[in-house]
Amino acid sequence: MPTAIKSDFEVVRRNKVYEEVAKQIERLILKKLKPGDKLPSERELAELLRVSRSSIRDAIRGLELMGLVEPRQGAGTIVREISPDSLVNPFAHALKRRQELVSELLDFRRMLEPPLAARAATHASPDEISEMEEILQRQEKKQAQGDASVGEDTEFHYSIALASDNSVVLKVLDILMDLLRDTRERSLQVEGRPQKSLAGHRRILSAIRRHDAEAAKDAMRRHIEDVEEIVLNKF
Amino acid sequence: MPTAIKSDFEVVRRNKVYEEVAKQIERLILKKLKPGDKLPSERELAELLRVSRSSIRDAIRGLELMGLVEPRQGAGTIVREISPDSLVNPFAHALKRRQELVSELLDFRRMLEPPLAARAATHASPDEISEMEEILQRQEKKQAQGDASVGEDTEFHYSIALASDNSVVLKVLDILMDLLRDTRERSLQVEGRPQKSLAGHRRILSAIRRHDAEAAKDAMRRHIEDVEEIVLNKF
DNA sequence: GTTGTCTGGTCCACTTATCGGACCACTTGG
DNA sequence: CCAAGTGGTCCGATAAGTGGACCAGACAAC
Repeated sequence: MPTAIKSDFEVVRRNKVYEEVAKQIERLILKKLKPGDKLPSERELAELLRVSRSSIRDAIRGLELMGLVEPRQGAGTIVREISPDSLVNPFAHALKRRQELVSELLDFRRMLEPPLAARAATHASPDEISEMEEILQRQEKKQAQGDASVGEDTEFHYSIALASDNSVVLKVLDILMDLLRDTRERSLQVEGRPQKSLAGHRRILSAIRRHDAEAAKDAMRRHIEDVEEIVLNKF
Repeated sequence: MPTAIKSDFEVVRRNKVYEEVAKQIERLILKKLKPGDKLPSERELAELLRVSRSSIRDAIRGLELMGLVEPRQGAGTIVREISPDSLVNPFAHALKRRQELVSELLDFRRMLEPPLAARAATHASPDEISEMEEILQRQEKKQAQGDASVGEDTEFHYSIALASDNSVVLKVLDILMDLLRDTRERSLQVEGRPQKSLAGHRRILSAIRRHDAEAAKDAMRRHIEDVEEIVLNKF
């Protein structure tokens, strides 16, 4: 008789292994690989993911059809330049959904990340702080060379989450990355004005290094507002 | 060469439909059903979840083995009293993990829910507010009768999340519920001193009704601290 | 060059989980 | 008592994944 939650059930769908594999490879590309890089070999992937090579191949075929990746017999499979097409193609209606999702994601980040930064300020170990420093320096160097690649922003925020020493937070972030992936939302992160973003990161890290929770929270809040402004102006 | 994130891959596992079904039924029991209630019939569940009856039966057999549910030929499947055993049995080492998870979950809630309450205060529609009021009154009534059942606390918090009008937040909460489910953490929510919990809810709702974001945030923060104290004392 | 060992490309027999349907045994309410 | 609805059981069909074999192209070491 109670009736607070909508339809109590979600339709159950069997997950296809090759879809799951595709997700993970895509995530790897987003996080670590540049266009031109080689993917691990199919046999290697099969072993890492504990899955048959056939499934790996199915997944790669999918990524190939999406234009993300190019298998070359004998040589390996390389990451392709992300063509503007691959972002525009998938139908206009996906675009609307994407816009909504992006704005909701930003809302969520605005809620979660400031307290998260505060916690990082009080909990981060010296090692974790140097890790952040390293990431930030790498970005700054790249940016100085005019080389603003994707996925770096994510890396910095992820390192803050790591310092929270809370597996629940990490789990949630992984889910969010999946959401991003699902809507082909690759460009959220850096594009726009990377220098502004980097300055924000720099302020956050500085507060964390001082173990100043309030300052970290504020810096993160302002940083997200900046990002928000940049991203939303793109629509 | 970048190396901020640990092992880049998770082992891919094919999800078994009956496991997924078991999750959903378990969640239904947690959210809506009391001991003694009848589950929907197997054929009905099969239709709702778009899954064959065999899968439903496999799932129910699992729940039966866990002592959660008791199928009676001809009559239906009823929800059993949750025996203390079913919480103690599953090995001691699970208990430690559980303790960690609970404390991490509370941390996470402390980060997310205050800003969430603030947002609810500014965004909630009259309908959503009356929904919260209704839930709260039902709980207060039950509590007056000394009938503190599980899953009510969740319901109130969920209604706040609904008012946020943000699908990302809902998605995240669903994940958290899955986490709870996975560690058999049923008792987190109400047990302890329900009256204190209810008073907290009352204060939160009142702030939301006044559209006072700051007050809502503060009330939620204090409420979670209270819950934290109660729960952690149980270990 | 030649060779050995990588790589991806292809095929196929085998296993497994799920489906979908049939039929039975039992309970319940009219 | 009986019709309708429930869980209990069984089984053939289907789809996905597995694991292995073999091929052809690439590429580095010799």
